[in-house]
Amino acid sequence: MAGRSLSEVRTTHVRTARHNSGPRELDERLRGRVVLGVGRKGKFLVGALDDGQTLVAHLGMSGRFTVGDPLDAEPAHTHFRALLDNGVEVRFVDPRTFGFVAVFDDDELAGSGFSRLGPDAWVETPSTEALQAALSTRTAPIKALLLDQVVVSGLGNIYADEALHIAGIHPLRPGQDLSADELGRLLAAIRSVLDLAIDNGGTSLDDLAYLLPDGRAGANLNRLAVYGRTDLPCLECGAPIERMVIRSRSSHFCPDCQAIRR
DNA sequence: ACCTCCCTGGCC
DNA sequence: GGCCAGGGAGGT
Repeated sequence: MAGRSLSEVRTTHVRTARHNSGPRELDERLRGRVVLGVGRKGKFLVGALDDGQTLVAHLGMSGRFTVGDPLDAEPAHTHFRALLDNGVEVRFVDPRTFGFVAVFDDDELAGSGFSRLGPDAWVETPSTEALQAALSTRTAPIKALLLDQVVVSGLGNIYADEALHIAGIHPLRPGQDLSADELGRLLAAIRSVLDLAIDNGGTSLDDLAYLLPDGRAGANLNRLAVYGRTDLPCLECGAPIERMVIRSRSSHFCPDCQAIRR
C-alpha cells in the first residue's frame, strides 16, 4: 500500500466510518491520496498520507484486511474497499463491526484514542522503572490495567492472561502494589508471550475470526497456558486453571502459580 | 474508576 | 430463543 495512491475508495457500512462524519466523508477525504508509509502502534494501524492527513484503522474483534484482485469474490461483511493505482484492491472485512477505518487531520488525531496510547508493548517495551511510575497511582487490578491501552498498548485479553501467568502475578493484584521485581518479570513475560505468538502466526480461535494474510489459521492457540483452559491442569503445577470475570472480561489464571499472596 | 453499549457467529 | 465472546468509546 505504501507509495500507492487510492484511485477509488468506497465504504459501505456506517459503523466502519464512525470516527468520521460518515462513509461519504471518509471516501472523499481518502480518494486520490497517496499513502506514504504504513505502521502500527498498539492495535492501531496508521498510514501517513501525502496531504498531511493520517489514515487510522483498527481491526476490533473480527476485522481483517485483504489484498487482491478487484474481481475476486467478495467475502460477506466487506465494509471498505480501496482500489490502488497498481490495480490491487484492499478490502476491510469485519463481521462484528468493532473495527473501523478513519482519516484524521492533526487536530482530529490529537483528540482520538490513538493519541492516548501508551508505549507499544513489543516495539517500545517500557523499562521496569517507567512501568512502576505509570502504575504508582493505579489501584485497579493489574489485569484491567494491562488491557488499558494507556499504560502499555497492544495487549488484549488473551496475552494479558498469558503474561500474568508466566510472571506469576494474580490478575486482581492492585497495580500500585506490584514490586519492581514483579514488574520486571511481567515485562519479560509480555515480551516472551508476544514473541511466541508472533512466531506461531498469532492466535486463531475456533471462530477463525483472525487469520493470517494468506488465509491460514495462526497456530498459537495450543501454546496458550491459561486462556480458555478453565478447569484444565496448569502446565506448570497441575492445579486446575480458574476463571473469573474482571471488568466484564474473562480472566484465566493458576491459583497456585499466581497466588494472591506470595 | 466504573458501567453500558455496540455487533454477529457460534453454541447450548 | 438466548447467551457469550471482547476493544474501545462515551457517559456518569
